[in-house]
This record gives sequence, structure tokens and C-alpha cells, in this order.
Amino acid sequence: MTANATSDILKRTFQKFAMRAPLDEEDREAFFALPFEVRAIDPHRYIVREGDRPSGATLIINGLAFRHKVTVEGARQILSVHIPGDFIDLEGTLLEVADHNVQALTACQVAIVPRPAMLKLIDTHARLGRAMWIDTLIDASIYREWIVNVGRRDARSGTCHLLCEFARRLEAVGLGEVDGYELPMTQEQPADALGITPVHVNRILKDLDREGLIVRNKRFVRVPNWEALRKVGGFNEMYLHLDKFARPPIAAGASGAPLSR
Amino acid sequence: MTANATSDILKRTFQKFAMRAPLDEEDREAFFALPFEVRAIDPHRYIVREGDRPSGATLIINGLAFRHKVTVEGARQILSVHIPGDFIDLEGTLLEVADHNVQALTACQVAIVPRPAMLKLIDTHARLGRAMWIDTLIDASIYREWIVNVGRRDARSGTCHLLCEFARRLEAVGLGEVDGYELPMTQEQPADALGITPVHVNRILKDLDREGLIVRNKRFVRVPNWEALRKVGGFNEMYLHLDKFARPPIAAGASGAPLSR
DNA sequence: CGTTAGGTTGACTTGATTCAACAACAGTGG
DNA sequence: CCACTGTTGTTGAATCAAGTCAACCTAACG
Repeated sequence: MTANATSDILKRTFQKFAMRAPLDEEDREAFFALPFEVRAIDPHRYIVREGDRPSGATLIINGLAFRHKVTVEGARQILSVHIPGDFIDLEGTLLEVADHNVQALTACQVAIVPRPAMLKLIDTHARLGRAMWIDTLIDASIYREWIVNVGRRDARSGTCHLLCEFARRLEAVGLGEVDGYELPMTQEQPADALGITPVHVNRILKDLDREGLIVRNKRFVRVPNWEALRKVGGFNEMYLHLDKFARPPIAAGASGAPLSR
Repeated sequence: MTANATSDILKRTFQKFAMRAPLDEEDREAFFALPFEVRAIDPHRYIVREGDRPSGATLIINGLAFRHKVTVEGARQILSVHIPGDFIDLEGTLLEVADHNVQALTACQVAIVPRPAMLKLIDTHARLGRAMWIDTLIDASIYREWIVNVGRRDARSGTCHLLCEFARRLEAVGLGEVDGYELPMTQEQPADALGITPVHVNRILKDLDREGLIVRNKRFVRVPNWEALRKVGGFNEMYLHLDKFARPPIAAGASGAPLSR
């Protein structure tokens, strides 16, 4: 199962890169020749710690992880949430020291590629390197949107925006159902992502639920009307730069996919 | 004057890249062989507009520019401020469509390198490309810190943090005096950078001034005690990744440089 | 010397926090 | 199978940081 999941995600990841820069057969071979070690990570375990000198690049096979920083006063800010198929620290390959933490949200399986192998790959395969560069540029674009989300949207709107972003990204890698998705987070995590308190997240979610914008069942979020949620969140997916990376085959057949227009 | 300023900034920029990845003589030649057009930009003029397909990469020769997005409700969020020596849209070279705006803050002179020339350069000179990649990774690191600034610091602390960041970055390129610097912004701009209102910025600055943390004179901000400001802002410069890019020769001799430890 | 953009200030409102209590639930071990 | 325990979710009341609105001041500039 693990082996299959791993090779499936690797294929998918290569596909993603191939959509971001034109890659040839040699690129493919080099990519699949990368040495890696699959490791299981317990929930809440740190994958990267601020101050670390990263020893490898990490690709999520399954599970979720999040990136965060803690202020001197001890307040935590979540910077991004990562899903299967995300390389969570390509930047760690090139920067000397991590300026933030990455932590497993759920139990994860990750593939770790040693730094030297990664460096050699981007050195010898310019186009693959460029695809990865573009990947980090898209990450940066998502950070920019989060600055807006935290700086200029109120809690209600920001929450809806976040829910739309997760939905769209999960959909893009073939996870997430048409009518909603599993969000394995406590209310503390969206709070830390939105720069508000868990108590306030609770009230917002309750309101959204009462208004019928979302329907919660345990941690499954069902969205009866994506367009409505999208509107409240002011969500415009351009910043995800998915245009060249539409629904993968797996999601085909699912007509009326969540957020695609 | 312009020609000198231009070649000075180009040299400095190459130097910066050379500190981020090992570059050789051939890289240097290729970099200086880049075709570019110098253009004067009036204050407030747009350099990049959301939805644009960028036609070239833009390097600031002098003046300041800022990056921003506007929500559907019309609220503006500033995402970054750029100073001479910054390539403001390296990402524009690789992404198809701009997901945000870049606008001149003051009168600027910029050098515009056509996109094809830029693409060719990074294709043929892997190490230069890597240095530029690292540059964009550092931009991303700054975005991350801004998410924290906006999400988890109060207005007072965020303002101090912003002032420290500008100081440190200006110092790193040899602008900015030891005891403070010129900040050619109206109070609306820090407000949009911090996700607060101009009125509130006014009150914060007034308070900081009253407490002696800063001394304002027109738009020159003098800082009597950097350590104190740094502390209130919770400023830790690691995220700027300047370690390999210390004060340039020009600033030499200026003992007791502002924020370096 | 009038016009205008930006800065300053006060009074009032509001979105979000804080604190605190309690409910729901999932494990865990007897 | 149930009692115990800890985590997460829910709710109310009081408080606070920041927003809003509006007036007025100031300096730069044609």
C-alpha cells in the first residue's frame, strides 16, 4: 500500500512539475532516479525546526503538515498548510538555515530526498530545476494571499477564504469530494492561520453553519453552495496558479467539481 | 549620473547574487551582457498590474516601489516594499500572469530586462539562475514574516518591526544612515502594510515618538536606540537571510551600524 | 494666498479577545 | 462495560484594541 501510494504521489508530483515547465524523458528518468527514504511521522512531530540546517527535501506522501512561526510573546502564526504532493521544503535545499517550523498535523508519510542529490538534480537538469523554482514561486504567491487574508479580511471572510483554498487545492490533487472534505484540524489551527483566537473561530464556524454556508459533521465540512462560500471569502483562485494544472484524471467524471469555474 | 547609478546598482546586484551562489567570470559576463532599458517611473505609477502578462523583469535603480493587492471590498494590502537593487518581478519572468500589483512609491528609475533575455540567461547559466531562485526564496521568507507581523503582532509591535526591517534592508545595500533613515511614505502606506487604518498608524507613531523610541522629522525617522525598537517589534533579522550579504564596502567605516549585531 | 494632501485629535462604535464555566467526546484502564 | 481523564468544542459576560467618523490643523505648492 505504502509503496503504491508513494509511487503514485511521485508520479503525480512529476506530472505537476511537467505542467510547470516542459520536461523530457531524461528529466523524468532523473527525477525517478532520485534516492529517497520514506519515513512515518507522528502527528504534531516536527519535520523542520527553526534554526535547523536542513539535510534533505521532504515530499508529503500522505497526511497534512503545517508551517509556522512563534513570536517572542509566544503567539503562533501558521504560514501554510501542506497536502500530499507538496514538497514542503524545497527552499530548505537552497537556504542555509530554516527560518520557521514545519510540523505534522496528522500522521504523515513523507519521502526525504538527501540534499546533495537534490542539488545535483537541479544542477544537471535545468528544466526540472525551473519547474521546482516555479513551485516555490507559487508558494510565495500563496503567502501573499495569506497576508491579504490576515491583514484585510475580517474573521468571517478570512475563514471562508481558507476553506475555499483548502477545497481547491485538495481537489487539484484528486483528494476531497465534490460536496466537501475532511479537515482534520482542531479549531486552534484555523485560528493560528487567521491570526484570531480559537474561541472566535468557534463562533464564526457556528455562524456559517447556522446560515447554511457550511454543514459540519465531526471534522467533515460539507459545502452546499460553493459559489456562496467563495463570495463571502472574496476567493479568487488565480493566486494558486492552477490554470496549467487542472483536475487530474482521478477526479474525472466528478461533474460539477467544487470550485472550478 | 543615471548611467553611473545604473552601473553601480548592476554591480551591486551581481555582487548580491554572487553571495547567494558561487558565480564565475562567465556568469559575470553574461549578467552584464543582459540587454536592458532604463525607464523613469512617476510616483504612484503602476509597474505591474494584476492580470498582466509581464514582458520583462524589472530592477530598481533608485526610488521605492511596493507590491499590493486589493480585496473585492476595496481594501488594499501592501505585500512588500522594494528598494534599489531589488528585482521586483523575477517571478513575473516565470509565472504567466501577475496575481498582484506593483506600484512606484516615489519617482523611480528602473532597468527592464526583456523576458526572453532573462529566460535565456537562466537557461544557459544554471548558477545565476540558482542565485535568482534564492533571491525569490528570500522574498518568500519575508512574506512569511509579514504574515506573522500582520497576524500575530499588535499594531505597535508590528510598526516597530516594519521600521526595523526597512532599516536593516536599507543598510544592507548601503542606503540609510546609522541613526535613522528617510521613509518617503504617507501614513496610509504603513497602514496598508500592517492591515490597520492610517488614523491608528498616526496614533502609534505619535506614541512611539512620545516614548522616545523614534524621533520624527518630516519623513526622516531617527532611532536613538535600535535595540529598544528591535525589542518592541520582536525583530529577529534571520528571516532576511543577510548573513552572507553583510554591509557592502560603501557603508564601511560607519562603525556602530544600525541593527547588525 | 488659496488649495489640497496629509497629519492630528476626540468621541463613539465594533469586532475580537479574555476569562471562565461547562458540555461533548474519545481513549484508557480497571 | 463503565468510571476517569484530558482534549476539544460551545457559550456568556466583560473588556479592549482598533476602527469609524468627523473636525481641524499644517505645510507645501502653484
